[in-house]
Amino acid sequence: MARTAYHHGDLYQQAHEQALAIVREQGDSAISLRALARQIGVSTPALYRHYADRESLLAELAISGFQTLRQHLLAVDQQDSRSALIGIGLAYVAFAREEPNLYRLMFGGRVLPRGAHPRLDQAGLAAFQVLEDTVANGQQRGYLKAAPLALLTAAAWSLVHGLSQLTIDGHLPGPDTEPQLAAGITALLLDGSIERSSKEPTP
Amino acid sequence: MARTAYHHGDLYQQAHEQALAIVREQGDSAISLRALARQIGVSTPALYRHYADRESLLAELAISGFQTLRQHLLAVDQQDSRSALIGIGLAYVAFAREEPNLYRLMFGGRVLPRGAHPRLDQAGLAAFQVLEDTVANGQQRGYLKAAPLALLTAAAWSLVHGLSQLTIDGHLPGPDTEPQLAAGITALLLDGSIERSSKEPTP
DNA sequence: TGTACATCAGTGAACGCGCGTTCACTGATGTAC
DNA sequence: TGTACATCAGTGAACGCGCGTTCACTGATGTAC
Repeated sequence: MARTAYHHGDLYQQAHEQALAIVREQGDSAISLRALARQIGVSTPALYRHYADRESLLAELAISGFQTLRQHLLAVDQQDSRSALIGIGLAYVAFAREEPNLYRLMFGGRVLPRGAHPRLDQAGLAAFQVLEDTVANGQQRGYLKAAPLALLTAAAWSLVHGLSQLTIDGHLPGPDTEPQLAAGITALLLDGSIERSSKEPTP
Repeated sequence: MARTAYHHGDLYQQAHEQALAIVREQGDSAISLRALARQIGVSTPALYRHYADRESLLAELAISGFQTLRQHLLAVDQQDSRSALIGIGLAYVAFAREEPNLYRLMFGGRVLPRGAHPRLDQAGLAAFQVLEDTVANGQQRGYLKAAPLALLTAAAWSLVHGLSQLTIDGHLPGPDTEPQLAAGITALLLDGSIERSSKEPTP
């Protein structure tokens, strides 16, 4: 409405939001600065006032994605170690299912390589940190094994990340069985997969 | 040498190999039919004699990737359940590390969506089948828990897939600690992560 | 063995497209005196 | 309060690019009689 051609002062925000919407719906490869500017109703070069280039824009989207993910993970109740760990797993996978295209951008690897965007790396670490803290907590309380923290954390992260990827790429059963699956799998990592009921395994 | 302009009969193979080399070095987004044809020394439309379109070419590459992965998994010694499972995990992650770009193409999700290329889906399933068989084996021998096969398999697959992704995207420590990491993580899934201090906890 | 003919695997040219980015610029805003 | 001026955030035009795909075609090969 009150949008003046010049200095509407909101272009950064607006570009961010529009771009996010496009990524959500069509994935990061659908982002084009020209189309984006067209959609907003501004000339293409105007975007360069706010973003160094296309990749920087994508990096910003990924950053906000990591921030959201982090918030979701922080919201998990930490009272009980076991349910905290399972809760983290569920929250993580739920995020991926809600935002598959954003998730792919965040962890795509090719599009936004590590090291190119320091703030992005940092945002990723901050989200990861929540998981690591939860694991460390579980160790301190004596719930988790005294294995190296890095090992336990890597295991937990690999599990939820792999499950997320497989889920959003449709490699796993139906979306219906999903929630139980995530909980069941996380529980497996905690309890182990081998039969420990008897002394000697049945042949 | 003996390559005649017309009917050199090898164009399918040659295109496949060249394209594979490009994907290996620069990732799937670097594949362009024009550039590919130029590199081979043939006109672009000639490629359309052998591949319906760009995506079909990529699908073929992914298919051969899955076949290779399957071979690697089949090569794992199945004598002992525990070491078979750990071996599968190691082989899987090793493949991803050797062929990061091909791996990304195979599991990218966006580029080659499930359902679009039946032979690709089939090749993926065939590779997955080896993992599932190994798990089923472990259950039959009484080594693994009697949990639903789908659950155990999904857990194992998620773990190795996640670890692979995180590794090739540089989210995990150094590449040096890698092999032990994969073995350690797989072992965690088998043995569990919680402290079973019931009798004698080791601090 | 020779020849007519169908088929196959290439070719060159063109269609139509959109892209990222840079340039020299202009209109709007904020600030110091 | 009014004005000169610096700064900021836009603009239009252009550079230079490569792409996927289709078309009507031609040269090479294989096959039946």
